[in-house]
Amino acid sequence: MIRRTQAERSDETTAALVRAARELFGGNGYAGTSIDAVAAAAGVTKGAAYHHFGGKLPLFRAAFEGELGEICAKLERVAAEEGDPWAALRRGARTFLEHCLDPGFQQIVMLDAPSVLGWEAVRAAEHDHLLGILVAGFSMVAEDDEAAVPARAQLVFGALCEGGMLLARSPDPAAELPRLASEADRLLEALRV
Amino acid sequence: MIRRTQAERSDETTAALVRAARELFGGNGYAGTSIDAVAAAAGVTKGAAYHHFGGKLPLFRAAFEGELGEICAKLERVAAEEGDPWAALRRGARTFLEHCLDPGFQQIVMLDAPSVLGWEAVRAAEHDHLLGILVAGFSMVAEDDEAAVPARAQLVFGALCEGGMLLARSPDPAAELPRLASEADRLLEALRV
DNA sequence: CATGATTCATACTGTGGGTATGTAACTGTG
DNA sequence: CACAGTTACATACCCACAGTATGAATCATG
Repeated sequence: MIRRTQAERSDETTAALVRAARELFGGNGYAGTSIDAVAAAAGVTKGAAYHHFGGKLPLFRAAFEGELGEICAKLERVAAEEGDPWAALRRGARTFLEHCLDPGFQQIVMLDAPSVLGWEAVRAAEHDHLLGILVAGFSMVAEDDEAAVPARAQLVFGALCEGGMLLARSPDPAAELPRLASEADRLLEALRV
Repeated sequence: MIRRTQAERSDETTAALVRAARELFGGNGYAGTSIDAVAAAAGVTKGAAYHHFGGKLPLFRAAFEGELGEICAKLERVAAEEGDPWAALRRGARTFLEHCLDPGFQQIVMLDAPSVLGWEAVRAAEHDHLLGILVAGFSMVAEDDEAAVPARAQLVFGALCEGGMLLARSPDPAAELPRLASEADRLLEALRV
C-alpha cells in the first residue's frame, strides 16, 4: 500500500471528481447527470463526493468554476498579446466567441449555470473573471460617462453570449465566426464614445 | 351534476393546469416544482396532467408558450401605437425591459427554458414571436446588407435579455430603466447603418 | 340505452438526491 | 511504536418525485 498524505488523497479525489463533473455535466447537462455517475467516473462512490462537496449543487459549482477559469486564462493570455486595450477588447470578443464552440462550456456555463446557480451567482462569478476584463477595457477607452460603463459592458456581454450560442448552432461555424466577430466589433465601436 | 361537453372539460382542465404551471414554475423554478404540486394547484391529480400533456417537460413547454404569448401580445400592442418602425423598435425594446421585471417571466423564459427545452427550441419559439418583430423592424430600416440583419437582431436580443436581468436585480428598477433603455437605444442606433 | 371513447383518480415502480453509519487510512503525541 | 483522534471514504438506507399501469367515472354515438 502506497503511503500518501491526507492532503494528497483529498486533492487527487477532488480533482478527479471535478474532472468527471465537467465531463458529465458538460455532456449530459445538470439534470441528466447523477452524482453516482460522476463519482463512478472519478473512480469513487457518492460518499466521497458528498464528503468533499456536500451536494450536487456545490459539485456543479466547482465544475462551473473550472470552466470559467479556463476561458478566463485564455482571455488573459490573448489580451496580453495585444498592444492597446482596444485591440485587446476586439481580440477578447473573438476569442470568447470561439470558445463557445466547446460543448461543455456551452452546456455548463451558458445553459445550466443560470438556472442551477441563479443568475446573480453566475453574474458575480463572471464579473470577477470575464466581465472585469470588459469593464477594464471599456474604462480605458470610455471618453464620457464613466458610470455607464458597467451596464454597457453587461449588454455587450449578453450580445456576445447570444452570438456564441448562434455560432455553435451554425452549420458552418468557421464561416460564421468572422461575420459574427465583425458584428461584435461594430457593437464595441458603437459604444466607444 | 352539471352536464359539460368533453371539449369543455378538457379545456378547463388544461387551462387550469397551465395557469398553475406558470404560477409554480415561475415561482419555484422547474426543478423546484413537482407535477403533483401543479396538479394540486389546478384542482386535479397527476393523472390529468399526464393525460393532457404527457410529462413534466411538455407541461413546462405550455407554461413557456403562455409566457411568450403574453409578452408578444404586449409588444404588438405597443408597436401598433407607434408610427414609424424605428420608433416601434425603440418602444419595443423598452417594453421588453419592463416586462423582465415579472418574476415568472424571468424564471420560466430567461432562466429555465434554455436549460430545460434546449437553446434551439427556445430560439425557434422566440424567433416566431419576439425576434420576428425585431427582424422586421431592422429590415425596414436596414440600409445596407440585408443578410446581416438576423444575426444583428439576435445580438441585440441577447443584449436586451441581459439588460432585463440586470434591471430585475437592480435595487431601484424604476431609476435603472431609463438608463438601460438609453443604452439599448444607443445599441439600436449603432446597428442602424 | 348500450357500446365505445375520453377524462381523470389511484396505486404502483424506479431512479436518484440526500443522510446515517460503519470502516479503513492517515496524523499527532507519549 | 502504540494508541487515541481525525480525516476520507464506502455501504446501506430513506424519501421525494417522475413516470406507468389500471380502473372508474363521464361523455359521445348508433
